[in-house]
Amino acid sequence: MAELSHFPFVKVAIPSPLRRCFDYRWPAAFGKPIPGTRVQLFFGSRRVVGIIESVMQTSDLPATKLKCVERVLGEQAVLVEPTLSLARWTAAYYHHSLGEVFAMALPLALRKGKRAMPETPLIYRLSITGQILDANTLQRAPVQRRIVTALQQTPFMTANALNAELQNWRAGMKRLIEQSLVEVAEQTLLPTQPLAHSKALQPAPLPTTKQQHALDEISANQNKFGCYVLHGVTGSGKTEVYLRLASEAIERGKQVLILVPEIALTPQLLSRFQSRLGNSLVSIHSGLTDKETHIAWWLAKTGQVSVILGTRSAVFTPMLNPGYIMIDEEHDSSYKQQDGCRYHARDVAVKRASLENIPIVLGSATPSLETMHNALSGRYKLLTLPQRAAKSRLPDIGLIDLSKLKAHDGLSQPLVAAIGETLLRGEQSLIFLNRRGFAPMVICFQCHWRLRCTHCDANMVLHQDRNRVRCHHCGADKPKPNQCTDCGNKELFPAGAGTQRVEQALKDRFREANVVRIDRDSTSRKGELEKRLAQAADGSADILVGTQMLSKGHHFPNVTTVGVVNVDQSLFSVDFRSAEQLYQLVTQVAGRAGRAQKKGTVYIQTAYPENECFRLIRTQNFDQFVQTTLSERRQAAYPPLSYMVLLRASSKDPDTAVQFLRKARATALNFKSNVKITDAVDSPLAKKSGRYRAQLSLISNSRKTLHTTLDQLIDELENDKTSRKVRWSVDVDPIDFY
DNA sequence: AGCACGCCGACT
DNA sequence: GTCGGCGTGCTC
Repeated sequence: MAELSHFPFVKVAIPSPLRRCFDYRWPAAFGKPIPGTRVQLFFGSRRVVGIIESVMQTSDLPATKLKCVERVLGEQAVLVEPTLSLARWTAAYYHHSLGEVFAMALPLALRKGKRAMPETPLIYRLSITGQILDANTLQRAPVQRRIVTALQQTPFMTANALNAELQNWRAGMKRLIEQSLVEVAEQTLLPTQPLAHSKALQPAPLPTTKQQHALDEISANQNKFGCYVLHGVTGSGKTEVYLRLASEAIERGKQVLILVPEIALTPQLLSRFQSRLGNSLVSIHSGLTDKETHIAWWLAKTGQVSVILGTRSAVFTPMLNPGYIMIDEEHDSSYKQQDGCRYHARDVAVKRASLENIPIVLGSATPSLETMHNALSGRYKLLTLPQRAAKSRLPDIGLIDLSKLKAHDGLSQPLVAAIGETLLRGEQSLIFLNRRGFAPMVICFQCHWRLRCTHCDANMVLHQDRNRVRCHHCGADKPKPNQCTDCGNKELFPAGAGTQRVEQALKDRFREANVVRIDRDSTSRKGELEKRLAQAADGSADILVGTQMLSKGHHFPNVTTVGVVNVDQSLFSVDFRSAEQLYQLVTQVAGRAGRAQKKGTVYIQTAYPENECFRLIRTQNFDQFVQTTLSERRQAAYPPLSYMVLLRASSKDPDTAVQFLRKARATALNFKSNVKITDAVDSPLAKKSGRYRAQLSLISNSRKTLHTTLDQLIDELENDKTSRKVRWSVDVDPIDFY
């Protein structure tokens, strides 16, 4: 039997939302097909790059119906185990198209068919003979002399660099190359610097006993899968554990993948890791150019770089010699992708660690209840770091009762007084409120009409500085109207307070103080965030006002007073996780205060001070919070004590989406599986960007049952004719209900 | 999702 | 008479 006829067919994953692969004929002349290899082929009328998923002896379709693979791209598979299996698992678990997940795991350049090794500019450098050459001997060849002189100053130069210094250098360069005085090479992709040879490495501080215990526990199990929850408040030294684990792995010739929340991957973080771990480090995030992503991917895949520091999408970056995976702030919601394949990078990372057979560390001051549940049930190993120094104590958390006291411009009198006292002590205050703009509503004095967005079920937010109103959901933006559209009254007043209003009020109240606002609006200009954070850190900012951006990661040692201004809507949210999120938020914000020798105070303004939620927050007893909340979740059969999938749909007209989901529900109920399916209802923010949104959830005690039911349901929905008029998506383990 | 094919309105 | 609107069917 002829060897070559052994693989006549391949299943190909196509970059399309279709949740299935397509069979193609495999020309015998192409040799043996390998899964994970890119192929060029015609799909319908267009030419696409697909990935071989599997190899088959037969196809369910008649061979005459099958097209041929046109071309194989590259000799080697670009997706290799275990990343290949990881992508397959991700597509199956999140019920997403395999082709799109494969695409997610590859740099754009590769999806477009470029070769796997990134092209880098050629460099020119002096050869051994060139290095000992006396430039004066080239007296009669001035161009060559200038080239040699330039190269004696810089070890190597690209064509671009030479262009900047010299004109018409190419002919002279050609002569030098012919004489073997200069050699041409492809640029080393990165100035890789092995740890031992790095000069400017910061000395590591001595680990505490608890840190050492965590390190010992993990590194003793370095060659097998294990999930370690590193629980420690801000300042307990989680980063030190990551750094030590990383350098231990590097010394063994291994690579580490460290994921951080989107907002935390700053140049400062990068240089902190570099100064301890050396330059053999790449960062991978959405801000990179396609080319930079490609280079970073290649360096990681070929083992040329030791540390991969990245955000969500970096979880798929292949490693030649994986040592550890670490997820910082594992509870952070930016790990969950909110469009396309709605994967959770933490969960994908845990799966990856098991496929790679290496340890994974999940670090947080407030681990998610999912993670705590796994830790308490023994699936994960819990490692707790206590507060580092006895001097820096947990801040006091007090409530300001807004049902008794009025707030002006978002601030109550006791909070203003506390800020004033803090100023007198020469210390900093931080006011946190999760609402940008000046005022969230513009209201007519006479008829109580309020300015609404025409595309969304939302009020327009006043941005006083530009005298415009904006919708924070769809981005609509227009000048502030000067009269009411309903009754024509000219008295429109801004109601409620956003960061800009609080900033303004504080500036008016404390004229001598430097008030610095940190939110998306004030930091959108390049360098502005860094500038403002620097003012916060060096103490030149007296009062900081800001959103989420302020709550994460940054160190403000002189902050002793923190105000949390606007939390009441999360007490009555439809989202069953809102109490958990509030707990996490207050703990994060409290972590900003009283870091050094000074004890801090956190004030929470609320009209509902008796709410049970605050009792747990004020004691800052995380274990108790977890116990209480888990038992609530158990009673309500909510995650993590059940498994949930959200089915979303949207349409241009108000009814189609919800009708589509009602039909989906009826279909799924027919399966008679043991899955609870809620009614299809309008989403909390039903109209957004001109589309009407609806959702329903499927809940089960058995993950397997849930996924089987979902597979069947998706099958039906894909063949549904009405699905053309709706956009629908599946969200496995949803964390966002809006 | 793309992209073709197909059948009905207002324009060079 | 055609350019183009988006309904619907398919993609190995």
